[in-house]
Amino acid sequence: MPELPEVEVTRRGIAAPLLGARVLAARLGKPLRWPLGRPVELLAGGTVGDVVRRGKYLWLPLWHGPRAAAADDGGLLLHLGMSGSLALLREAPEPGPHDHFDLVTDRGTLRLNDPRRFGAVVWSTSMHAMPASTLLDRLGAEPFDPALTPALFHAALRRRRAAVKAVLLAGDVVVGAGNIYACEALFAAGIHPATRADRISRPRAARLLAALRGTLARALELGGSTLRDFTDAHGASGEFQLEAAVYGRAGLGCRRCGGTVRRIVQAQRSTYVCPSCQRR
DNA sequence: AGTTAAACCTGGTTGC
DNA sequence: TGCAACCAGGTTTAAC
Repeated sequence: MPELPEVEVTRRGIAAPLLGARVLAARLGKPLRWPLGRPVELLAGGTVGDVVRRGKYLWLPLWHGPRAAAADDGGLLLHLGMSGSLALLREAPEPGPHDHFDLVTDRGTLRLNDPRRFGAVVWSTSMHAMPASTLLDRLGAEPFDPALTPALFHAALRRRRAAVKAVLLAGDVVVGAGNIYACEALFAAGIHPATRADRISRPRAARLLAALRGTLARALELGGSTLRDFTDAHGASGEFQLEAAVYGRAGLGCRRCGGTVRRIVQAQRSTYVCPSCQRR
């Protein structure tokens, strides 16, 4: 589920309330993608720092004891996988069958619900140390980073022969777009998803980057997309899916030209495309 | 080296 | 109604 907008919406819902919160206890449910990597009891006594996002990951710093000294300092790298969501609960009910991680603090319980369990909660001593760095180091640029210029974006695309949709999904050129926003950004840019990345001209690359930024920004305004599972930290659903131009609209009319939106499959994933609005 | 399948899970929807 | 097949927001890992 969660692509960059959903993860960022989640971050915005938990960062301020949890800043400086004291961890009272923590518990794990069923196994997630990877083991926590540290006895869960050792999280108690920690103080939560500023939650930051990198790609679709959240980094939740924890420090123990005096700020400068503690050898126990580190944090949690969180990922919501396909079906995860985080809730910050004032009073947490008994965990349900899909509640796989609780961080109980004096400001409420941060609870991860994830039916499919593709999500992750992993301890690391820092974002830049293993195991977090193993996951984060391979990520591409943040989409809103001004350092990601159209020229750099175009140069990166030129190094790739794969379909542009697959390159967006891979996240090693630019992070943040998953299946929904990759489809939507390509539609907004008028580029067919099957176009080889290295065949995209400089002006079209610039257009794609702008479209990606616009799409992600609009989704942020709408609280992300809720297809099934996603809710923000307060339990609210996103609304972007209601104004998606192509995603999930196979067989329906294109909102721009009235033609029929098609579903094709690329890299085992559904791609939605308007063949008349999107050209190779 | 770069691209593409397989794998990890659960549950909802579709079709026979 | 039952059951099999297919589909779903992701991404690491293994295999061409």
